[in-house]
Amino acid sequence: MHTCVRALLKVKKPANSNSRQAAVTWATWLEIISTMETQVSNGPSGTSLPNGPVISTNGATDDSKTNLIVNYLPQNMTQEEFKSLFGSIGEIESCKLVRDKITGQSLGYGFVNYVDPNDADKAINTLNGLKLQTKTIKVSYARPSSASIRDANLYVSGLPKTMSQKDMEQLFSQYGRIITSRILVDQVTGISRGVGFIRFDKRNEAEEAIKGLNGQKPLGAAEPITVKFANNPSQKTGQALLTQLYQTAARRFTGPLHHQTQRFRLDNLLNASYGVKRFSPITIDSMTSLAGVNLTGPTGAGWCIFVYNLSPEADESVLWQLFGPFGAVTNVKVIRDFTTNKCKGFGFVTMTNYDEAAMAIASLNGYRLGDRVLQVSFKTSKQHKA
DNA sequence: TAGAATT
Repeated sequence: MHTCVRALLKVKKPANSNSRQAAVTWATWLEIISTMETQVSNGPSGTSLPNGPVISTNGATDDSKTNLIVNYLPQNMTQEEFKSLFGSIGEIESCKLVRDKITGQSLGYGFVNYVDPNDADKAINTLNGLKLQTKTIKVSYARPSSASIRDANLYVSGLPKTMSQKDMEQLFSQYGRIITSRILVDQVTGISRGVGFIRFDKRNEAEEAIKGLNGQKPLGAAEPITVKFANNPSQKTGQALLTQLYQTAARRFTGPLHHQTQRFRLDNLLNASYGVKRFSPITIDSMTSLAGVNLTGPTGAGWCIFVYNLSPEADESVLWQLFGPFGAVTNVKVIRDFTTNKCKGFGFVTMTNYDEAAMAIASLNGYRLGDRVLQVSFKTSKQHKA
């Protein structure tokens, strides 16, 4: 774990000397890292709360001074590392690394709610601008959650290459409060790629900006710009989800795709569930170790698949979305505790066709769903040790 | 013509 934390914390002084971050000394960083490693090796800190949550006069919890949103987190940062980093500042009331509901992958942001507003302020001053691997994290107060601030992100294309981020903000600021803006640049030359993002505070502000600016030429520009709502990266299409699952599966089974034989195996993975039958029994057998296993299927309904290590929050929709892309699914079931109604950690999926079921198993067995590794196999006639 | 910003 220490190695993990060290790996994440390739701490560098932010390049931007205007950042408040620049005032923090190396001694402070080393203290933070030291604290983190102590906490990690000691496990989670205590849960006693000397101060209760701040309660406003109308009875609602007011966390506007304690609750932070953290953006631009490294993709591979875990909840544990996230908590360690922010726990090094002060006592945390709650924190959450936000993950994709289906794939379990980090969405690159999270929330930290401190017990003490002073610690929230300290976290902003200390950790905003911290470089973790290739990312520079942003730490700021979370706005109160509401529907009006969702889906307020715009994708802008056709921008003049000479237009700066500041220019773009100036153009859009007439429609509302801008939360973030970004112009994408060529990684080698650093020249604008003519596309960017603008996130407004409110969705209706974003709508007005589309009405006012889509198809318009900025002052002095030769071409009109396109302004539309950005795709939501957490709402992946079935195809994108599949690609991600296959990439994970292919990496597990073949490692980096350097060899022709491995490329061929990936082709098999990709083609099979789109109905292009270039099915290789050897590939499947090597991945699922079916030899000698006593299967229950096919029953009248199809092939029954056992899925183990689901989270207590798992529901049927997760199973549909995990297995659906591989072919015909006729039934899914999450096994729940009778009293709590939480998932007991496993479920079943029935698929009509053997090859599609085998492909789903080959791809999803060992698949990491959040911080859990799924075990997926054909259901056997023997009672599973669970 | 594509970022991981509302639990």
